[in-house]
Amino acid sequence: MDQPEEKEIAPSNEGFQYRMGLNDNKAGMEGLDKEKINKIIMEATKGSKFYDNELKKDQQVNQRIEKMLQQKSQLTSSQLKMAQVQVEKMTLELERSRDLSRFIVHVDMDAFYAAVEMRDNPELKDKPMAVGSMSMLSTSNYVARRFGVRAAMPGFIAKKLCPNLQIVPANFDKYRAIREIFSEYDPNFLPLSLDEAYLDITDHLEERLTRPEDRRTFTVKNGHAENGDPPAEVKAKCEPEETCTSPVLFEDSPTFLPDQCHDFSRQDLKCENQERPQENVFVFGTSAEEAVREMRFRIEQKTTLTASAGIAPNMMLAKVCSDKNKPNGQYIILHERQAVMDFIKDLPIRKVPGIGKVTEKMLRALGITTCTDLYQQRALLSLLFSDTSWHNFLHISLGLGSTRIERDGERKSMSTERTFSEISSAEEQYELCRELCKDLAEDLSKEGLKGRTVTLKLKNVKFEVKTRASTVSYAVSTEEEIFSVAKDILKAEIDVASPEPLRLRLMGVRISGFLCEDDKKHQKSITSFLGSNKAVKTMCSGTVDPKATQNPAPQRESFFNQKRAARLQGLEQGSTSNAVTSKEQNVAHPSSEPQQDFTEVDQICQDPDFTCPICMMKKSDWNLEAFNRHIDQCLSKSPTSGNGEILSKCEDVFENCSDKAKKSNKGVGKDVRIKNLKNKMVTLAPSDDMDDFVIDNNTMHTLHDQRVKSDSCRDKIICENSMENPQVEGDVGGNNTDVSKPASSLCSATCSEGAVFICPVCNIQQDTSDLAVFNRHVDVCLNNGILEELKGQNTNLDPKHPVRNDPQNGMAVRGNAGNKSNARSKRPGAAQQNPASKKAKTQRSSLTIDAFFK
DNA sequence: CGGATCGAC
DNA sequence: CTATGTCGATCCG
Repeated sequence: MDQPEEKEIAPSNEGFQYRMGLNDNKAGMEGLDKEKINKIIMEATKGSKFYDNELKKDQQVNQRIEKMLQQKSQLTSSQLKMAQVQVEKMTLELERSRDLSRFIVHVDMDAFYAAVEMRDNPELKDKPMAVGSMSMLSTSNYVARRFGVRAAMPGFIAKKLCPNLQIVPANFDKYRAIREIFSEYDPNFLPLSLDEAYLDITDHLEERLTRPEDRRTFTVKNGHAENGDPPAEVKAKCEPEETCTSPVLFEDSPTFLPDQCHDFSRQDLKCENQERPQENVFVFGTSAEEAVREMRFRIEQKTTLTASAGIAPNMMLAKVCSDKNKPNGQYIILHERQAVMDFIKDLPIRKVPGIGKVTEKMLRALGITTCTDLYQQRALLSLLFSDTSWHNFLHISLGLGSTRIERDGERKSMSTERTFSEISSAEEQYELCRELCKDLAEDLSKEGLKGRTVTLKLKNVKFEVKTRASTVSYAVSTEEEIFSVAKDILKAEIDVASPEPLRLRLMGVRISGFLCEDDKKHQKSITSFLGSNKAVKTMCSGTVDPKATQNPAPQRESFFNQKRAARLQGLEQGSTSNAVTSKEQNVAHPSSEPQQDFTEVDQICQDPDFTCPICMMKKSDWNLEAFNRHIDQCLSKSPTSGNGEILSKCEDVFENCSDKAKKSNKGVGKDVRIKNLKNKMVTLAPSDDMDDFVIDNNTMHTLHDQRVKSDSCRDKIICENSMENPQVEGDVGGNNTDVSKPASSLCSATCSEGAVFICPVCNIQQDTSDLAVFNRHVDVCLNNGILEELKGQNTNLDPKHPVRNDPQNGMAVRGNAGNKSNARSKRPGAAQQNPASKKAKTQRSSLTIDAFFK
């Protein structure tokens, strides 16, 4: 591509996060026109490191495009023809499965943060203002937007565009409260962020038809709507609040000023049916539009803030619609195919959620800008893009999207990152890293997650981003554990760069590779098995394993792993696997095996909890055996004992679970785009969980596993000899002798202080501070054979990791490191979620292992 | 699996 | 005076 230096006044300032899109400045209004805005931005930007990096990224995109075009030029007409056939077939199928029956609403508060701040500080009301800092703005009000001031723009540039701009800091806690509002309108609403949500009002509409007029009537009084006779359930929830005289939104909000109230006779709020403005009484009809109007009206009454909404048969369309008449408007796509098609026809693809800057540019290179183009070029696209991508395109071009609102499945990763002014001392960097790990550990604990892959993200002062990951053999979750992995990665990077220091402007830590359901149950039963978790902290944390620091190979290898591997292979395990180090080693050391041991270690980490996950019953006098038996009963539909009531309750719940699981499966397999709508909400502030305590499929699988467990575990082993004689012997690995110094004193201090050595097997605190001695003790405990049986079981039971649900993978492990596995799309069908497939999986797994050790 | 990239807010 | 964020998911090798 021609990438001449004439970045001259970047006519289209692509490459920047803030786009000019919406600033069509009306004549007569204060503000700037596009050209001026662009010019100012360029002046402020040009020559900065940031800009250089943007240019670089832009060029990379251009290269991708070039590559794609070249690929395109090599396509034969027969290829295209075949593609056309295939694509048409799929089009037909999709068309057949089109579902127009739902009423999906996307609600989006207008300039939310800014609106809140303006409401709470009237002085800001008519001035250009933005929420954020000199470094970055979260959003701006509509006055400021006329100057080109937009979200994701640094404040100092915004100031150049609009010298009078008031920048106020964000109060995320305040904004958070708004969520309660949404919940009043749909108990199952799906929040997307603090100010956005999806609702499925289909059921509501049905009920609404039978609703008498007075229950759709709202009066304005003192700035608040009052419903003459709200429906019982609504009443219960909102009545108390609606009757109070100050905004319910923020307990801490300043006094409410009546004059801040919006004018209710404003354009959009006119009700089609009966409107009696003179009395400030509004009667809303029974249609979807009226229902949504009512909802927005009530939101405004309650918060003094306006919202926009889109109504459509699916989530994708609803989202696009909500933007259409923003601010303070709504738009509906009728539930007819033709209406959808008309809407889609000229829709610029960039408006579609999931199509971002890059995709837009790539498609534009193919002459595609609207959904119609997308449709016409679908055969070509199927040849140039990945399956998931072009499937997505096809959906879009047909106006299809998710028709059910569901929280998506378990999250796949969790991370935290921070930007700061340059930090180049290694010491500070380690400190920072630790802090991040701490934050992350806190977040993880809120969701009770543990993961096996830790990723460190670094951005240097040139804005170059680098990520480095390391996968360890067992799941980690505590600050110590995460840090012990992260610091090694960091050290490696520092070492590589030395003698130059890393000049960082951002650091982040991410954890992924969460235990899947299978693992978790696994975990649980063992937890119960061992009956104690005290040792965990010690065992799992890097504390015990400082050797990992710099000897690349054995990083997280523990004696558990080594022992186990040795046992299975009948020979001592010399080398170990470590992703950071060498891929070859991974090949030579398939992880199928060792991981299980670590899984066990993990399990130790969990609290034994004898609360039945099905009926939630808990008995203090349960031992594991009784507990397992109970679970068995709860799960099996043929109650063999005791409490009939409980059992039937269990069954009910279980039914729900399977249903949920089915749905979820469908969602994943069918519509990738659901993923994009992932519920992320909480970004900055912690807490604010809105767990509505449903049993998700996650839980369900846990249940299944537990049952399997209890089937196959020997209960007696479980409880016996948990207090066995520790003897010292065995070797804990020469590795330990090589305890390298942590990269910084800071690190060293944290790593070695205050470890308490409690044996996870016998649960006795060891009177030693010598790691090697302690390790030997544990080894002995293990060798007592206590775990031997269990391990045997686990080997068979554990269906997971390296083989996942891919039968061929077992082979791949042997011959072929690459493990291509076409991992691309999950498209898994139901396989891994279906309990029935468990057996098959299991067998595959052990076969693979057997094969490997041949 | 690891790394880079994308998209959303 | 400086000064361009944070998160999760997915793609690609």
